[in-house]
Amino acid sequence: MASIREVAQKAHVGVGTVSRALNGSGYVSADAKKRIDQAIEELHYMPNELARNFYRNRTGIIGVVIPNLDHPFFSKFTMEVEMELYRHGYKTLVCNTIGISNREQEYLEMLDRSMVDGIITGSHSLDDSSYLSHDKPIVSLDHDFGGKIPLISSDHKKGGRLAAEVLLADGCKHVIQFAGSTKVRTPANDRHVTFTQMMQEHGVQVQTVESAWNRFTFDYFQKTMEKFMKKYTNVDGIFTADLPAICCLNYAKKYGRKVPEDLKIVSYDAMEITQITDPCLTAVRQDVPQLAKACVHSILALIEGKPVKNMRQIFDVSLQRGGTA
Amino acid sequence: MASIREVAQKAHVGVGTVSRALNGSGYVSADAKKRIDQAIEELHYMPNELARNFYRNRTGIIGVVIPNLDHPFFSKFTMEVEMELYRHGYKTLVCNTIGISNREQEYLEMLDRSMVDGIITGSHSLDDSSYLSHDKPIVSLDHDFGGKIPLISSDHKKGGRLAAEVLLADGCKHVIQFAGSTKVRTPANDRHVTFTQMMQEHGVQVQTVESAWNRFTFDYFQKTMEKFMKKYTNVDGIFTADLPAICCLNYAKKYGRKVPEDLKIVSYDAMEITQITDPCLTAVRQDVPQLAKACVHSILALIEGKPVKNMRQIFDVSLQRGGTA
DNA sequence: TTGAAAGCGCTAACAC
DNA sequence: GTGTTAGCGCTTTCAA
Repeated sequence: MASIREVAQKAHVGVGTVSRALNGSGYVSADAKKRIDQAIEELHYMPNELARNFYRNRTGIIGVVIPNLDHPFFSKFTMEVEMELYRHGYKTLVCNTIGISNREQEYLEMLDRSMVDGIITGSHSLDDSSYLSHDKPIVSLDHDFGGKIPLISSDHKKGGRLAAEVLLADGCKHVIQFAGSTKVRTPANDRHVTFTQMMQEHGVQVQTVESAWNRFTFDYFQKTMEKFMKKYTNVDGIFTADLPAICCLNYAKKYGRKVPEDLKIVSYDAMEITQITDPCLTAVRQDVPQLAKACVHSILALIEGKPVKNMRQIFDVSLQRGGTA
Repeated sequence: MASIREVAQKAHVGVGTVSRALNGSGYVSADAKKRIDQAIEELHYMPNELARNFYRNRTGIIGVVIPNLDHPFFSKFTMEVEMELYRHGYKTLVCNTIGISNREQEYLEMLDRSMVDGIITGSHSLDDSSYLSHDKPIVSLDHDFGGKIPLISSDHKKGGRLAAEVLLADGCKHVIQFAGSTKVRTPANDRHVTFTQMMQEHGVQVQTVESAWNRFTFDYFQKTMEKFMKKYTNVDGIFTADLPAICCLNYAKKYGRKVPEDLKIVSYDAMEITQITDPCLTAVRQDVPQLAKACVHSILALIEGKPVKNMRQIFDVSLQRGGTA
């Protein structure tokens, strides 16, 4: 690929003039411009972005760090992020951590290496300190770094409340909720806290089952669900994420438990996949496009040195009425 | 962030020595090494990858161009590609084209701008010439560029045959297949060609419905399916991709058509999502991890200037027995 | 309005 | 073994 110098030579001007013509910065006479354009044409010249980035010390690339792309929530989130970043002239580098903190660490270090201009992270298997020691732009989905890093999250407290209200209204007496790890107090876990509180306030028995979900396969979910469903046979209500919820529904069908008559299910996220079961799932919906847009706008604000208007953006959730509760 | 020069000064050595220590290239005395390590430690030095890449004229980034990340096949494919690239020290830049050829073109140009070292493309809305005029590494999923660009594909002919065999064995007399655009003769479309041939050979009526699917929402699929199902009421067999197949199944349930008694359905791809319907879908499975690995290995071979052992890698497909046919 | 030149941080060639 | 230096291709002073 030809360089700017070759273009300059061919057009009989200096490299500075070519650069100015290319970037529309500074004066270039119409005559020079014409010769330059022609030279570019003839040489099929294309500016080397690497050199440009090097000079500017930026790449126009944002890292999106998520646990697992092969999951309806994160693939949708990543898609929406990519679309919005693209609109603003940025590119998306995608990083599956599948729960491996090494991977998370390595992607984080790309910030220091100037490989990415910023990171949007929805994966949190590292200590907070690993993030807080960075001064480069980071935005967090669903993990609270104490106001030092912009937080974008759904109103998970309300999410837990909505789920609880549905199951309470249905008269459940013994409910079980399947959660990821709740060791870390993170906004996404608030739903389980609120859910538990509300259930207990109404004298309903709540069982919370935690599992570390890093790779999500139906097979694994199915087995896990079966195990607990067989253990707690008197359960009449379930609250969990979309995918395990679907497994519960399948389990119920397989073993002849009527949904919603004998068993009510409320799921969380309400991705498209909840529309294809029979009956459709009753679910608490997160507004993924909104979350994605907020992440993008916050990271761009940080990059451009603008103040982030709101360091804690919490988005509303809503109830999707299906046939399982 | 400190530069290599500052490290050199602090360690009382030249920048060359630091560089050699950093890269393990050339000789560095134990003494110098120690002082350098200490200086790096104190300065929190981290090599600027941008400068390094600039010098080497590479980024270690591969562009993955797909129609839509929010689709089970492509999100799984992209995930598998990312994992394999990561294993080989490469990063993944993801690009949703959602059928917009401008986007495809722009990502393609990143090759010329040296922003990516290579491109794996599963999206083909541009003319072949746009691809063939490039000399940089490109690998294609499911589009045949005539042997000039490595092709990775499933054995879609066999896929079409497997689907046909199932519906024939079930005694279907009037089948319909929903396809994307079949204007372009591309391996993925072979399944519909083979399917049609086999059906006709056995005197079965085949209807082929084409639609341009760029963004995939169940809502859209559902409406499209309903339209055609109502138009062709005597259809007793359906062959289409996973998502529209699920919509057909839902439609059938909604309108009381018994599956598989009155209506048989065979879907294509056999992603996890086909496991959660009731009954599970009978489907032709593509081996996505294999496809992804092959794409990665081919692109890396191209980048490293090694010969690509096989310019047309076709992977076997298999039948997943479900309850819909 | 323009060309020459400095320099972004790094690597590698080449003297010492 | 090690320091010096010349670029990599581009942008941006700065003097003309």
